[in-house]
Amino acid sequence: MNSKVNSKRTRRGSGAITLRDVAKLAGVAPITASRAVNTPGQVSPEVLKKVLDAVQRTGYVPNRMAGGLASSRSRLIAAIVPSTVMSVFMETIEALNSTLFDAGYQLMLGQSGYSAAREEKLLDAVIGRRPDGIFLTGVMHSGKGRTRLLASGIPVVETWDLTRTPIDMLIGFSHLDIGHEVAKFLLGKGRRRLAVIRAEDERAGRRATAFAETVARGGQRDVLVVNVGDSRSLKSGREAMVRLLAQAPDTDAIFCSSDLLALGVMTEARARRISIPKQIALVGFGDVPFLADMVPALSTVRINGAAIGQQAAHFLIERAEGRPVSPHIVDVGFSIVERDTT
Amino acid sequence: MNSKVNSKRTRRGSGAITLRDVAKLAGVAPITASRAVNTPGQVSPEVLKKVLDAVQRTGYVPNRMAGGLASSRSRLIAAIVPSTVMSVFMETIEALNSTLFDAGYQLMLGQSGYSAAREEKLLDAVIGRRPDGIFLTGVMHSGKGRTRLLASGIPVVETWDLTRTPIDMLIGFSHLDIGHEVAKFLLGKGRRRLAVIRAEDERAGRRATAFAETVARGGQRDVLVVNVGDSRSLKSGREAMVRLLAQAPDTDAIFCSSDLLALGVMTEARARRISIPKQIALVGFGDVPFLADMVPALSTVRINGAAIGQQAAHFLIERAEGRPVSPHIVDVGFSIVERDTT
DNA sequence: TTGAAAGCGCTAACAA
DNA sequence: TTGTTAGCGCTTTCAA
Repeated sequence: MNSKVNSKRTRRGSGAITLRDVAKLAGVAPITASRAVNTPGQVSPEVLKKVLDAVQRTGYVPNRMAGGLASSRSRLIAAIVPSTVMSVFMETIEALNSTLFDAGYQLMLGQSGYSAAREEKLLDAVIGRRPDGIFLTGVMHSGKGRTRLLASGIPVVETWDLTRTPIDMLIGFSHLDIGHEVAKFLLGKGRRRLAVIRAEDERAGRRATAFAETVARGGQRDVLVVNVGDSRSLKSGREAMVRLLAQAPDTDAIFCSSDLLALGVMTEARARRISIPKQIALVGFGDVPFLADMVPALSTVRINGAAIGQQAAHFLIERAEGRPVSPHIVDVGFSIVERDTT
Repeated sequence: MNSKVNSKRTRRGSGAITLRDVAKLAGVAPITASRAVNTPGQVSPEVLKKVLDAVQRTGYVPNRMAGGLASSRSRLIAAIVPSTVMSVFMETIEALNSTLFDAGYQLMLGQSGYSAAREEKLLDAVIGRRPDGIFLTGVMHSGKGRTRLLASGIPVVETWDLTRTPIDMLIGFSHLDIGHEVAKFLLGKGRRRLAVIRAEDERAGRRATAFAETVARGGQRDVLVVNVGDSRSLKSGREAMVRLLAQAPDTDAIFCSSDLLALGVMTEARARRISIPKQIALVGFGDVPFLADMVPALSTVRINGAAIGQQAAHFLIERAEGRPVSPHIVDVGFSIVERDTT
């Protein structure tokens, strides 16, 4: 009677079918079963059949956590967005997710909620999962965040903006150029008393600044800038329009930092019987799909969000498979879509 | 010279800081460092300080894949949605995600893309990650899917619908009741020639059927049902309205299967100078936030999507921590929000 | 309160 | 082509 035998430590796992079970049933070594499942070309047809049979019979689903730990490749990509509801970024996320999925990757989604503290917590949580790549909406401004990301060694792609100092890869467009171009566009239409309605968003701020800069060289007066909190609310747009008209009733063109804000402006204008575009021309931002079919249809700045997502997925996959990516900065540009409101 | 020494197999991990490194630096055993990080109460103040110091100095971020493998708890929750762009489910997902995050869980997001084949692949991919819970939008009808989910042993919550045979937990509301109630509501307003515009969606179909049933007992004629493909497109609504008016120009009330479709109806009505609600009353579904502030404001069926997400998170967390959940079926109900279009 | 041993389920490295 | 061995980084179990 050996007490050691009786005191054997036992530990039950999840109780699920493992590769060992499959291998035993197929009469091969675990590693052979692994190869049959993952790289069928490396295994003889008979063995392949035996293993696949065993997989079928047992209902085996590989444990990717274990696989990831062993291979240091989680096949997980993390994406961080400010919000998911009525967000312009969702087209990008959808394209990203579906391209990744087809390549065998899963997406982890984190919401930073426009809060720096939360973003930092989120970053640690994300890095702890050891994803093979991290997708960021916008560029990471926080020094702490940059350091942490750099230290993690995980491939990162920043998006929806341009910077000279990306952490790693970058896919975006110039918000300054947008401001300039929209201003030129409206000046070209003969508008001289221009205004901006913008959300509390650093990128929207840059578009507004550039807009004002160009107008200063061709307008009749300075650009009136009205600030609002939430870019995803029609109501904010209505309220901003009320304030704007109180301050500058002769305004003849407005550039909004989102399509939804522009829709609010249209709503308020209609209530006051102000004609758009006759009295006031209106340009939005984002090209929310459904607004193209409204009457009047909104003129807006179109960003190819899906292209950003797809490109980001490709970059991240390349890097995850150990291939370098070059060039690693892509400017996808933008276009001004002219419809009825200008 | 022992050749065994020279032929030692080496395998490099990710190269990141591990708990061992931290423990060594702090002069304690790895398990002690683990306790200091995860259950600080179990460790003496001095040891705690030494370990936390080492964590700071090294920038250690725990590897949750390894932890998950060892403890059979991934602290990962998977959510499956049909789509993320302009989807009514995103409020639910946002609430789910943020409640989960505060409890230390991460969300994996999968898009089924309204395709059964993709959903099945997705299910396997998801189960392979060994999440501590799975969130489903809608109930799982596919027998294969149900079997796989059941076999996995992972807690599941189905949402946005009711059924007598849930896989596990369920948080939803009755689409039949909605159809009945909206019909009653419109009949109560004196409308007698009613119509439905509905997307190709099984749940929308059930609402339409119930609607027609109730109208059959109080209307002047059968409900005209117009089918459209995409519930997230204003354009579909406009086109449906055109067809509807061609077939039944005397229609005096329309129930749409989404707010966006209703917006399309409003757009087309305006173009034709049909007065809403004077000539035609209009009810949407979903209560997309911004439509409350349009003019005229859309009457609609409101679902508390955020409540569903939060409740689902709580259920899933309870089960992940090994506590039973009871009752495990919750009907969150709905409300008809009357605004200008009725 | 602390630690040693064992092992979660898989794959990299090497050998046959 | 197949198998052996070791170990990914952590936590459970047991013992002190």
